[in-house]
Amino acid sequence: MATGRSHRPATRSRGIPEATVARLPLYLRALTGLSERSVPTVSSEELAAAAGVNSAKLRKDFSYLGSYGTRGVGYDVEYLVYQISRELGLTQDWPVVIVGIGNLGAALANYGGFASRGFRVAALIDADPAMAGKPVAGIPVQHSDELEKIIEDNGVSIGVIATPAGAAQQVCDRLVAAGVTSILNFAPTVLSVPDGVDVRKVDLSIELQILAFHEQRKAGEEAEAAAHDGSGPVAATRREAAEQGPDGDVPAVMPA
Amino acid sequence: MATGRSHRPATRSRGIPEATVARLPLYLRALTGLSERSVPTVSSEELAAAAGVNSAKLRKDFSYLGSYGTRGVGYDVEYLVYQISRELGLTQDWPVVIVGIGNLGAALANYGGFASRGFRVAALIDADPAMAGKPVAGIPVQHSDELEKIIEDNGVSIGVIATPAGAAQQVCDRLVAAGVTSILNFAPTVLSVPDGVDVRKVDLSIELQILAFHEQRKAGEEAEAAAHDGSGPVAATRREAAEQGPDGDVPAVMPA
DNA sequence: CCATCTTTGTGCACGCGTTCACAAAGACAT
DNA sequence: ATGTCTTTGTGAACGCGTGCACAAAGATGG
Repeated sequence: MATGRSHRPATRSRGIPEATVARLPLYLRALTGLSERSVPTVSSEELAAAAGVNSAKLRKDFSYLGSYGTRGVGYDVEYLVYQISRELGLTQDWPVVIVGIGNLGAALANYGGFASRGFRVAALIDADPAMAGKPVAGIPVQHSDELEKIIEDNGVSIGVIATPAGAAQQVCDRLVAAGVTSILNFAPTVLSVPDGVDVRKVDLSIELQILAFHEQRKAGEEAEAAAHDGSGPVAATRREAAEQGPDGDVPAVMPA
Repeated sequence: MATGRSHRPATRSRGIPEATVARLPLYLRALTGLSERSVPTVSSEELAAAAGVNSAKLRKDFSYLGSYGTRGVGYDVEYLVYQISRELGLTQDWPVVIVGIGNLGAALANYGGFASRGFRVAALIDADPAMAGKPVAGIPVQHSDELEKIIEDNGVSIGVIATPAGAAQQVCDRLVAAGVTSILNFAPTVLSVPDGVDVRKVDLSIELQILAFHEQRKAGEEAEAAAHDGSGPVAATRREAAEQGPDGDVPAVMPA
């Protein structure tokens, strides 16, 4: 019944803050790197640097999982890898379906990062009959008609939507009806899902727009600075975004 | 000098909270949809529903941009589209380069959401000489050797990294040295960039791991409930993730 | 012109997340 | 065994973001 509740499942899960959960994969990746180089222990300072976060934050994050460090020494890499993996549920196997095998869907199917961490692509599904049977990343694409059967047969609880925006909600509804309770959505749409279903979205266009905002801001400040400096610090042809006074309330002429 | 400072440029930009900036693209998308259906005005309530957020939050967000609504009526759709576009810097043209034309890079090149919002793919760059000249999404791939020249000639300030993890930092360094000040990183690595450069990262594997965490939590709760209920509410074969007591401090046997 | 009704804009309180700073804990050398 | 040194784990303060609830503003009808 809840409409468009994107990530952040509101309730703090088992005492572990959502923000911490979001960082655990980051730590895990850094730790895996250390593990491969056979580093036995790390300090919070070192690991924090490798993961790109504050060391105090990292220690507090780990404190939610338990006391897994040794004072004066640091954390045992292998042990921590195991603990975080277990906490994230990566010690079990998660079958995943990808719906919508266009460019993006194919890229996802080929993405190595899945298999390496407990995720297994159980099926690729597309609405185009011409795609059916065609192998992508070594897996034959199946037609949408089979969606429900595939989900149930494989016990799939995580679905990835990589369809065009128009089809996303419909696909989402079918996935949920068939038993999927976690969805990763790449389509640029707000999905409505019932309570108890988690949705996370990845929107390339939105990320770029956020960057553009900051980029514009930088260009504006720089233009201001250059106004009484003379030498522009950055390359040749960059537009200056001149209009718009320093304060927000421009008398902008742009009627209805 | 700053290491791995991912998004959140710390300083609140021009008084607009970062959280608000991140939602503006969402509003813009919803508004664009309304605009195409020639809807003249929307209330905060309606628009909030379409964007999947709280209406109070939406109103507060808009209040940072100025007073663009009319009490008793709502917001003028076209006017708001313009204001948000301007605020995000989408009224100007942003040339973008994509580095690393594998599956993902190709998918990005083909992604329609870019062109529609002021972004223009200025060049596709790959390190593989065999790719050079090969057209992807109608644009010929260029070799990495040309990177600096391309950036400077086109005044590119936004770069997208879709290379393997191993190459990402090196590519990043070259982009920054050539004048790029905003980077969208798809490689699963923490990038180090100097101050003044913004990095946003998109990590498919991390999103899935976060979902897995919540999925595991749900399975655990459900198992607990089913323990004295008898009828599992969800489909047939789902693993139960039984071990692990209700409290965090498991005496787990997994030594160093 | 006045009353009513709708919807915005925002003051305020609350909760989450971050960061600082330090005491407690353990390793290690002597 | 004792002291020193390193590093963890956490109490406490702070700041940001969210959501409630309401007053102000304007439209609309009589």
